[in-house]
Amino acid sequence: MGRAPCCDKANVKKGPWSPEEDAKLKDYIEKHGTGGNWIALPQKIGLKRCGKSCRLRWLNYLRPNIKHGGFSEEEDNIICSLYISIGSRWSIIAAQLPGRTDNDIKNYWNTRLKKKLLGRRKQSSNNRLSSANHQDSKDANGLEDSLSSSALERLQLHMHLQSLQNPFSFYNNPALWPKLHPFQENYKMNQSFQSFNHESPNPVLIQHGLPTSPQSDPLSTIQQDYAKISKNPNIDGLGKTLNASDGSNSFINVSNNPMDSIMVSNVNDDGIQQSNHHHQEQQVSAFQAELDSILNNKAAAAVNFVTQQQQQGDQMGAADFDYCFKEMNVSKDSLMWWSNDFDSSKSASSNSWDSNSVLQSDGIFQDYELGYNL
DNA sequence: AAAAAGTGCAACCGCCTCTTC
DNA sequence: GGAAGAGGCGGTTGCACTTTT
Repeated sequence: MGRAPCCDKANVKKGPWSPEEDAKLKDYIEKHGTGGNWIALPQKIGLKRCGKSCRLRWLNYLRPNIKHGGFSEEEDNIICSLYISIGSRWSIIAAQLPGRTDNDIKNYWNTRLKKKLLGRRKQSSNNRLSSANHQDSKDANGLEDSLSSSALERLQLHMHLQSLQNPFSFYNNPALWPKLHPFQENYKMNQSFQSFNHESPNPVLIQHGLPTSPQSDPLSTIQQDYAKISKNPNIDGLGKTLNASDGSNSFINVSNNPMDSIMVSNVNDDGIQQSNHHHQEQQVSAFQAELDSILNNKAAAAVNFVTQQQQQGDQMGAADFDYCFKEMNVSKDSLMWWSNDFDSSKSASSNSWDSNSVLQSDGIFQDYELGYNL
């Protein structure tokens, strides 16, 4: 048995609202309020509209102090930063911008802001790829096609925003970025890798009183989020702590920071959290698993993968490396375009960096900067 | 000048959560 | 505890308008 419709679809008018309808609705609500029942409201005032439609019309256009268009740069920045941190939760973003509606912000993001921020990056990226050999280009484009656009956008924007907010962060230092070949990495990089686990919290989130880390979320919220992720493959896992799907007490922190290592933790019977530290190879493979979970929306697969790595101990052999890519469902070659970009600005096995290397490095990171110069 | 393509945005749809009984 | 209804939300659609060819 299906749910009963909220209104009689056959006798309900659809499409644009006429000025008369607007006036009726506005007058009534200003005099009497909504009465706490949107479904009954159109009947009361003689409107042949669905109650939900009345609610939407009031909230988005008729209520006082609504602003339309003319987004300021500050608003752009807030929207951008919140989108990166919490994704497409338009109602939460709208709550931080007085006079703006979620629908307005959603439309603004989809039609303008997204293009404004990512448009030039994509073009530049395409130019670079076209100069590479044919096979590499094919692989790279294939990878981009396969990525969730939302997750990719957030990843790209996040990296760029981090670089602007913290010029000394990991993000401004390509030399510290993990390569995708774990065995080629200098073990010393571990220290640097660890350092960005403690990035300063997003100031926009602090300013707007929003959680700055997954740990600040109530457990119930986290579990609800994971339930959503489990049920809906289209929801990505950024900024979440995910429970293992095997019913054990293990959970995995999928950080807001896309470069954070994955921390596999376990809550013992006394409720004490125990976290396991992994050496560099594991962190890099964990990063790959996280990237997979972000880009391909396979959070549960990532949990299983990392848990498996944990169970297998610290041995990270070539078989595991291959397995990693197998789990990621992408070829090693298809990821090379990314690591090549890292390499182009990085001296071999160097663990130090200077501003010149950041400013002069070409490749993917510079593209983010180009894209962000509005 | 006209057709095609692109863009912006209001509104709808369907799913999920919350509340009430 | 669970069923039903209402509210809330994000994704998507359809159409008017603008720009390009």
